[in-house]
Amino acid sequence: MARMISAEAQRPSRDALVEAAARLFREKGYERTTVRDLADAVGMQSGSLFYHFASKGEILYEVMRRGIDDLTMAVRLELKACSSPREELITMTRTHLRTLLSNTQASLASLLYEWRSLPDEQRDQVVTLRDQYESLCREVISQAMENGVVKQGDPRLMVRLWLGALNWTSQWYNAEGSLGIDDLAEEIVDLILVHD
Amino acid sequence: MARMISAEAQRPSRDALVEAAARLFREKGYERTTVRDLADAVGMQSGSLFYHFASKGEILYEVMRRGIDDLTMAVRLELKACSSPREELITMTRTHLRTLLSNTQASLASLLYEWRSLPDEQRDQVVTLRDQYESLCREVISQAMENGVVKQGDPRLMVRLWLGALNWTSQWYNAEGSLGIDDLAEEIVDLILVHD
DNA sequence: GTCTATATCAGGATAGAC
DNA sequence: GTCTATCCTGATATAGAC
Repeated sequence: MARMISAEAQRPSRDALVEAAARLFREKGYERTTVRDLADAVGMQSGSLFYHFASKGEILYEVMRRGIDDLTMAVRLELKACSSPREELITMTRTHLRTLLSNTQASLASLLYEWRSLPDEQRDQVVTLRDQYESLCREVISQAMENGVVKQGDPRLMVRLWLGALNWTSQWYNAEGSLGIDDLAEEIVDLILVHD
Repeated sequence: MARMISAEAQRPSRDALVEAAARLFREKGYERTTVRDLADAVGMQSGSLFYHFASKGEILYEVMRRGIDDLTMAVRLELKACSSPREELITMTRTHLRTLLSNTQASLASLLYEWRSLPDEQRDQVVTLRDQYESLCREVISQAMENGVVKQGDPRLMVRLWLGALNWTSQWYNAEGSLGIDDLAEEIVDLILVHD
């Protein structure tokens, strides 16, 4: 039981597949990634995928479900160690950016751009998870507003603007550049959230 | 020459095709829209498309090129009538949101999510146009910073956060809701840009 | 649980008549 | 400039052996 990164059951091939899929979906997009690409990435033949997943669409669903799940848990965990509203804002922002921009956790990117490819039922489930995450973040922002750390306004709108600003970083952030993710998080909080 | 909405040459079938494509690409995504879908939407047979465009990819390129072009021109035009930095910020935001969220101008949505489907060369061209648009907006924000209307900070970062916040509205804005686009624009500017 | 082989089909694109 | 007919490739998914 020790040394599990994620809270998933241990099914190595399946897990490797989901991770490879997350990366490939981010690089090429879901539709342009073939089941052969996925199989190649884990050293399998394409037919063998379908022992683990009933369809390609199910792989996408699993990628998204894990992505949002891991993010939510990571943020919840990190928030526990915070002792001020501003620290909460920075921590939350940093965790979101790290998860979104890290190469090992590419799942979130699919979430942003590929949701139209999900069947209705699974899309609804993902939307529910996404809404729960948004609520968690909104709570933190609401608290910070009550403490005068964030400018007064509609927290429902504020959290969406903040999320949009963060998610858009996937379009322009350059890991080779001089700006580190943690510094970026702090700058973002100071620029658009904190009220001085 | 009178009554041209856009500055394009008049090729009715071609134009109708681009407009239908913009809408379908937004609804279903580029890869999931077939050339038969496109043909149906304008009452043609699929073979006839290829008289107007060499490939499906060229239609996507044209959708994007027009989208960013029209947006840039619209913003430039509207800015001329402004008489204060804050008014410029609101006008720019309003024009961006209107263009992004209007049903008749669906082109921008493709720009956000489908750029991976473009061939390299055309992607470069679109990126250039997008950078020009970003520069235009950055100028306005820089000016507003110099005037103390926007909080001091890196305008390059600020414009990207602002763009992200705006573009993300396409994921949640509901035209049937009580919040109009113009009111939304004003709220956004006051929440994340204006420094009071 | 993975392999090989293959069924099946959808979608982009072309040819040639009108 | 549009239609009909069709080619052809590539992709998902299945069957059955090992």
